Amino acid sequence: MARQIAERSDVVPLLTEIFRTYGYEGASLARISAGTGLGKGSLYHFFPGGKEEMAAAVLAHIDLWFQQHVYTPLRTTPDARLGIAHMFRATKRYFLSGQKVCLIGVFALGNERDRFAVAVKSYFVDWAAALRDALLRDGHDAAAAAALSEDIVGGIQGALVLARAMNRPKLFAGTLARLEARLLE
Amino acid sequence: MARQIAERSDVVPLLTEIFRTYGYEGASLARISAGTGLGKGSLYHFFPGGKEEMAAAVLAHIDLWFQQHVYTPLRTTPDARLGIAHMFRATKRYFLSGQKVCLIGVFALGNERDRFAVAVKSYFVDWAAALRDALLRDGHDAAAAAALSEDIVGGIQGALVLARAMNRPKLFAGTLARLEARLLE
DNA sequence: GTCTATAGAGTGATAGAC
DNA sequence: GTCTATCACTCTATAGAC
Repeated sequence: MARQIAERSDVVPLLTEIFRTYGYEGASLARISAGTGLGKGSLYHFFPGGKEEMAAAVLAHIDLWFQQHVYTPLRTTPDARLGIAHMFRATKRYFLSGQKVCLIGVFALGNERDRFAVAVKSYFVDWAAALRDALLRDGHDAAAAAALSEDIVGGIQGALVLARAMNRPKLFAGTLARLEARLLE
Repeated sequence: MARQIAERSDVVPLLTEIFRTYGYEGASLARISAGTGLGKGSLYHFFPGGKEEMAAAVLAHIDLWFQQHVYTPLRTTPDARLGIAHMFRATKRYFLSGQKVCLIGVFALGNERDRFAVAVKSYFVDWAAALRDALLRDGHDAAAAAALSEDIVGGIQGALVLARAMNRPKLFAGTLARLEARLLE
């Protein structure tokens, strides 16, 4: 019964993939145990709150990633257009060009939305707000920037739904390219 | 034990609401029994295949509704623009202006996509194809019609995700209005 | 001895099938 | 209603680091 390397932070990426693959209800502790290689004892040691705390840690991890790789570049890149281009590249990479779903989007459509209401809401609110700010700096007026930011953040989510439903991952990159091109109109 | 009103076709609308509210995994037989007022025996009488057959019946029912109220009008309304306008109205009504999610979209993002692959895929393929045909008749070239139809069908799905995640149902109608306005550009 | 990480048997509740 | 399987979770036991 040797002490293993595991820390909470080592487990979160594994949990992320499990929840993305099976959803919240579908991610049983048996599957989580198999997927992480940890027994229930270890899992409950790291996450005393059980599955709900595991999912909360995953949501926090996702939020951090988007803060660092999307929202902050959108707000701080001097050339707003470069920040937006960076967002599209990071988004395409994160969702593996449409092969991975957005866990927050999945939660938003299910009952998990209520359980994780703050995290689900702030993910989209923060993304749209950061993009709106970049669009304002790029010269759009307030109304256009607000509408365009919602269209783009929503368009990304919709493209993930369609790409997965139709089993056409390339649809995702195509949609993103058109969304980005609309900014040059 | 008197014979009740129920027929299979009476139960399907109730099942639809239950699956839309709780998702596939979250819709337990206990909840289905409570929501339909039918005992487990009756449910298995109507749906020998169990929960999977219930969900399949719901998907078929949704498909029929969209065939009648969306795809056929898109293809057969002489003035293509009127057919498209009819689609936006029907869509807004069906999703109660963003207060209801799209069950097929939920299934597409979850493991239900594989179990109900044909129904999930054809819902979106049929919708996009019918819209593309209407756009062609409205004078768009082939490439533009294909891209625009995907953008609109995906944009609707994304708007449902955002409206629910942000708890801003009105976002749905706003997005639909902008999607429709793009056709006049 | 104390603390942390581990494994897994065992709990009651509830699932879907019939 | 009855069935078995599985659910999230608890708890005991144990290992090694200090």
